[in-house]
Amino acid sequence: MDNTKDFSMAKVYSPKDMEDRIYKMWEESGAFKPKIVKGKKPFTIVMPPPNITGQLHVGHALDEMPQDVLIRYHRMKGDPTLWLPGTDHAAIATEVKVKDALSKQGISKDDLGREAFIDRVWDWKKEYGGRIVKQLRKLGVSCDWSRERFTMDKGLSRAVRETFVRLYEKGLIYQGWRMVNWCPNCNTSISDAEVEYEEQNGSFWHILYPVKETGEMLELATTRPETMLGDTAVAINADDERYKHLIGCHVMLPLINKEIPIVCDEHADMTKGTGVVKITPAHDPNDYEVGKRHDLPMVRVFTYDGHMTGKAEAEENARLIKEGRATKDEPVVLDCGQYAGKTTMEARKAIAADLEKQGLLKKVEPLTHEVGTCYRCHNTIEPMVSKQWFVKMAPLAKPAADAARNKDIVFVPERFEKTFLNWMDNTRDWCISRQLWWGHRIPAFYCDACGRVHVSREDIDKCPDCGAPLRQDEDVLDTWFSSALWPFSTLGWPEETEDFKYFYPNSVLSCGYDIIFFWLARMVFSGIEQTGKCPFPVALMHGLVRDAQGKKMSKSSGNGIDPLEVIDKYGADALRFSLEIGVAPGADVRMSVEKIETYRNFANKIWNASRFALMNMQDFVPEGIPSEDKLALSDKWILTRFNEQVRNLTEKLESFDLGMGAYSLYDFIWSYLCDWYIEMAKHELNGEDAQARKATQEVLYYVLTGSLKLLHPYMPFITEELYSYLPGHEGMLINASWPVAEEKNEFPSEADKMDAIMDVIRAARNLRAEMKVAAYKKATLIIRPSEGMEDAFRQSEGYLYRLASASDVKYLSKTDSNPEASVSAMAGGSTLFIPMGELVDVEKELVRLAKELEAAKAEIGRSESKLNNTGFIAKAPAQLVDAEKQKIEKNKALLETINQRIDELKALRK
RNA sequence: GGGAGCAUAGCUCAGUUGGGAGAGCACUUGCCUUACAAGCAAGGGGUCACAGGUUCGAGCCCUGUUGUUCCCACCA
Repeated sequence: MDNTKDFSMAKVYSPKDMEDRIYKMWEESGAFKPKIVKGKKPFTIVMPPPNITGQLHVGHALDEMPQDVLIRYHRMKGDPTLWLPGTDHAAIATEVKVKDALSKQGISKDDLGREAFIDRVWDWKKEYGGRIVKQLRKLGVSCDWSRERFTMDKGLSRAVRETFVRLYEKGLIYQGWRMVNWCPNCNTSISDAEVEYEEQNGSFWHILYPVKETGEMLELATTRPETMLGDTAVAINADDERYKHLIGCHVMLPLINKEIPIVCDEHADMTKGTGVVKITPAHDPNDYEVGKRHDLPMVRVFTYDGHMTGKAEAEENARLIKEGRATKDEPVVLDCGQYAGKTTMEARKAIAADLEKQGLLKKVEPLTHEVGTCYRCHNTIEPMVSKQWFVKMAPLAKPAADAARNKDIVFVPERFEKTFLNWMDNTRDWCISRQLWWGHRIPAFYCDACGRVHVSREDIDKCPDCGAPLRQDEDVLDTWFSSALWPFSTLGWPEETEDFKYFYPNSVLSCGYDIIFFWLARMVFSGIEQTGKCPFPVALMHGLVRDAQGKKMSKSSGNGIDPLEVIDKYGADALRFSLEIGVAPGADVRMSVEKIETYRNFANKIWNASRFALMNMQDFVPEGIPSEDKLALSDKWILTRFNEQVRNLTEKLESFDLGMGAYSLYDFIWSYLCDWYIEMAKHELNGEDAQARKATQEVLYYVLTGSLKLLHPYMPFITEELYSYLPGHEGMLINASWPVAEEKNEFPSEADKMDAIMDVIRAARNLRAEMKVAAYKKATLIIRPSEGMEDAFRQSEGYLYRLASASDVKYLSKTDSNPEASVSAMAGGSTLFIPMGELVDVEKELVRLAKELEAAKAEIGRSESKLNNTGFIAKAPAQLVDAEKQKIEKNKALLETINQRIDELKALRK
């Protein structure tokens, strides 16, 4: 029968032709929209929103994978399933991007003014903001695009404002002059979480400050001499014998010859440097604390854009003080005179040079130290005292930490709970104001007439107290303030919408461990505070993508793999599978083209297995698996093993062990289904027995279809495509159901018999290979079946002919032997002889058997020593003890067989 | 300084409550066997970092050591 007639399916799988078409079909068919069933528990994930400035990189792919696998699995299971996508406005990142684009046209932010600039950003967003979501589709993400959200949507902005006002009213948001991390390049404050420390080479400058009262020179060391003009004290430790006599004295600050006190403070560490510390309360976090303890004045010497302050800034500051508009918390601004207008780096050099001229620079030591940098632009952070808005963390962190301790939120893997708690238990107040224009503007309104501040849900322009005009705070909120609300703001909160009531709390939150502090932690405390519920019960963490050398992938180091290129060349399925298979939860993933190639090959394997099945199904109409008596041994075997696979994978998905799930599925499809079952099925499919052929077609159809379904969450495109080729699926999508292990397909004892026969086939192949029998040469197989196996062998002769190159199969009874020139092997209790005529080298065969004999003896020895161990007998589970006893029996029988065989060969030699 | 991870085959990594060490790639040998050479078959290769301990039994649990990576804090 020529099954290939009129059948066309490419010999090689080529994803490029089908992925976009399939994705479009999914989207148009509404496959990704949840089918809401009241009373049925939904499965919900909100997608970590990529920045609108984003370009798809392989990190996104890793981020989406676990989510899509879980979402597709639950959808197939029949849960009302929602995966909600969206994007983040990314305040700093976007503003910087648009600013740069404008500056290429010679336009500055200030030229445009606030409103025009924001319009430009919206224009930019319209043009480029959709790029990332288009690219995400290439990965095959099955999210509900009809519910796509953006952090600056009307609804989400309202949620942000509502949250701000509520927190303010509860006293959990406050405004004040505090030490913050300032990025002079982005010209804004940033939060503690946004500072990255980098090791840099610097210098340790030893400077001499003259003591006014004694005339001696006090030596101190600093890494930032440019801050010295802002010094308002010098600190020593009260217990430091070297300086005890200076308590109560003063030093004259060099260069500006200003008298400042010597104070005693624990911050001065006797073991570090010279034990003397200069105190610059306006520009150093520690000094700020010292300043507060000793009520020292604060002197600011840097502008917000990283230059030394001058006359203009000092005068403006003096005016504010005079008008009573500056508070006590506010630093005084110094006119740095000859240094004014210099950048901090220029000032450092100039100040050092001037000190040296005056003989006050004692020495300069090289030093490497950790310097705080901006996570966006990597410029050095200048600590500055400035007026900002803060979220009071302690009252919010406590319930969030409790949620983790009570397991209201569970981390996968567990260890990240510690990371989370470590942060929650030690967090400092969150600086949420940013000196930017792009973002959610802080809803605080100032009345210059009466001096009051009004925080309001609605925009207001007249002071409710005195009727004078109001001006709104110029700053916007940290972009993470809005993303912290993502699990519920996207569902319509603060409205009690149907979506919010149904899909909140979410089921799982999945993100990289690198944003636990930025995002996950803030969602947890925001969710608890605003909705009274933990936003999700499970936090599934994944790692980072690294290159083949283990380095973090990034554009700047040029080791990045472009997912779009990879998808174009190997297909999204191969990329997806390579990011998931064998990866333990939370572990980093190494990525290489070779790895992707491997899983492209896997896709090709499935493609061809399906092609083979279809070639043999030209005349096939599925009617269900026939009764047991019509099934071949191999059919029963694969059905049984398939059931095991269904149970195994389902369990792995339920426990979020996606990597192991993929691993076992890969093995099942490649080894069990392709290498064994399909090879064996060829016997029935090509045979004369129409009934057997039909039965095998049914089984192959069933198992292949089921395998495609199991694989679908990981490799959605190819499985959808192949599913549609298989008969009976016209107009259907593969996601209609998830396979279940059916008890009627379970044949454990037959499956074991099949395994025993497979052992014999392997043994036959092995003997032939060892004896270097040419592949084309067939040989008689003589089998001495173990107890109860003869029928199984007789039923399976077809497999022996096909898979073990048998020309004939003969049987021996239990007591018979085969003394002719043959090689033998013992497999699964049965013995196999292959007569090889003159080909057999009896001496060589004796050597080989001697080795097997030794192995069997060693096995017996092992088991015996275990059984001789009284502890083992007494304490090990009975079934293990029994198993050892059985092993001894088996190996003793084997030993006997081998000895017998050796004797026969020796007799033959004579 | 505090915390966490990792150390298993040449390479990259799995190893699910402790009960005979696995995969992919690479390597060796033989095969274009009518689905697939992006393939098939057979094979070689590991003192599970080291030292103790618990246990009848440890890659797995405990303690310590070494190496390595990361996070947090500090560094005047």
